[in-house]
Amino acid sequence: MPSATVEDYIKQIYLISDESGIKEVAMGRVADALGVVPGTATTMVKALAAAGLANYAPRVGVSLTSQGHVLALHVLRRHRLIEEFLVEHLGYDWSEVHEEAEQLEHVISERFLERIDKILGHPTVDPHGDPIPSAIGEITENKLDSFLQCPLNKTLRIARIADQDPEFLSYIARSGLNPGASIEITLRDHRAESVHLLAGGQQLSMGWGAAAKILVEQ
Amino acid sequence: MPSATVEDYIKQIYLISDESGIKEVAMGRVADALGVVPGTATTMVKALAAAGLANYAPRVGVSLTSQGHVLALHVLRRHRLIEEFLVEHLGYDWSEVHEEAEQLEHVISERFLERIDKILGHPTVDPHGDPIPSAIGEITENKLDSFLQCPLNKTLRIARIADQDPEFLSYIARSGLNPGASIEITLRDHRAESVHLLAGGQQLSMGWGAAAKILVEQ
DNA sequence: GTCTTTACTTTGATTTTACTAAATTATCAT
DNA sequence: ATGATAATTTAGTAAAATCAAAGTAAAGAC
Repeated sequence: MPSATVEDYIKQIYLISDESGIKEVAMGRVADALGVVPGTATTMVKALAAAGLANYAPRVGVSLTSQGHVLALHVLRRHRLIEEFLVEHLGYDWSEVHEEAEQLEHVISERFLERIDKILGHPTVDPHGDPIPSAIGEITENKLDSFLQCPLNKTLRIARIADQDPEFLSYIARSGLNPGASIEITLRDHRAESVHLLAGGQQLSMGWGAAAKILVEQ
Repeated sequence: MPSATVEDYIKQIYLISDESGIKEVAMGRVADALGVVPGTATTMVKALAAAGLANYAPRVGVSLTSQGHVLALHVLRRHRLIEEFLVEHLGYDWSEVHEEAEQLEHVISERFLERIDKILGHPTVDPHGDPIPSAIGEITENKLDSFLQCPLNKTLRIARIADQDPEFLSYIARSGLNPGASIEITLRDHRAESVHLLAGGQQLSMGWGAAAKILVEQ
């Protein structure tokens, strides 16, 4: 059975690849994501390759094998179902569940997982709006526009916050931009690289970095 | 922060000492309880002593320092609250919660712990009838009679099953001897070392080893 | 009281995951 | 192309937790 560390590497490689759309993930990004020095990432990724979970090409990067891909989706399923459970049944705020899930995802049994899945009614997205892979390892990522692409002056629903940083999430939560909230983009200023919007009667603005992480629908 | 392994050693030393009433726990028992070879136990216990969690006397045994004692009760609190939660909120059977709690006890946050404690209404015993230490590290062990000491021909309530072995627990559960069940001891046969009893209209008998692990009250 | 058995400790090696620091390769600007 | 910069790999080391196997001490048998 893969260690918690191995699961973390695989999950992180999957997420980086998925987010960036790049198949071969550079070592530096892996090291950053896991908070280790680059040498450690190289060593571990070689071990992942030896275990059949990843393909490693020196000085190019790492990609997941189909086996690694399956594992990544299993870990993600555990992580996201746990997050949903913490919010729905333990009264956690959606912006504070990540750390707890990060730990729990490596120790819960299949029984625990299937039980909370059932109790939650087989949800398809977690509290951040991230899709939950199915038990058989399928994931449906809806193509969503971010604040940077969506139409102006139209009421939209926040569908997903594509970031796990607690600081950022708590800012988002304080601003009332929870998944599900209704908003309207009033202005995009290309020179200032800022987006202005209306949320819950409040006027807000944010830079492009932040705006790109908030995805909307409808 | 102590590793999961350290927590397991400390917990096990506490439990053995508590159960046997012996202060100095022999290395062999520690090794057995943790499923490691004796040499490993010696090494680890020395490390515990170096960390201020235990007192170690070569060829005599190990005992907990007050610091170790505090840690043991914290771990036990986590373990038992989790067990209670699994039964009350995730529909686990009381006989199958131990393994899951064994893993979860090392990763849940203080927030998680206090949240389930509150949801459960601050329970004082877990599904096996084992007492749950309080948040400040107090534990009240009720002195209970086992099947070997309790009065005969009197209706009694099962208060606690002092064993965590899944095989044994599932036998107990199948026999309807859950904590809370009413029973009556009809005969103790000293030559055969067996106990006969009535539980839910059924006649049962068991050997002294098993009988000693079932504690009753009233 | 010696001898054997049992319990325990020591030693040396291994695995996993990490680090630091030096060496190497690739990239990019000039 | 060349040299500087950035990214990556390699080499050597460490800590935690384990094992196997050899050595030592204590306890009980006769």
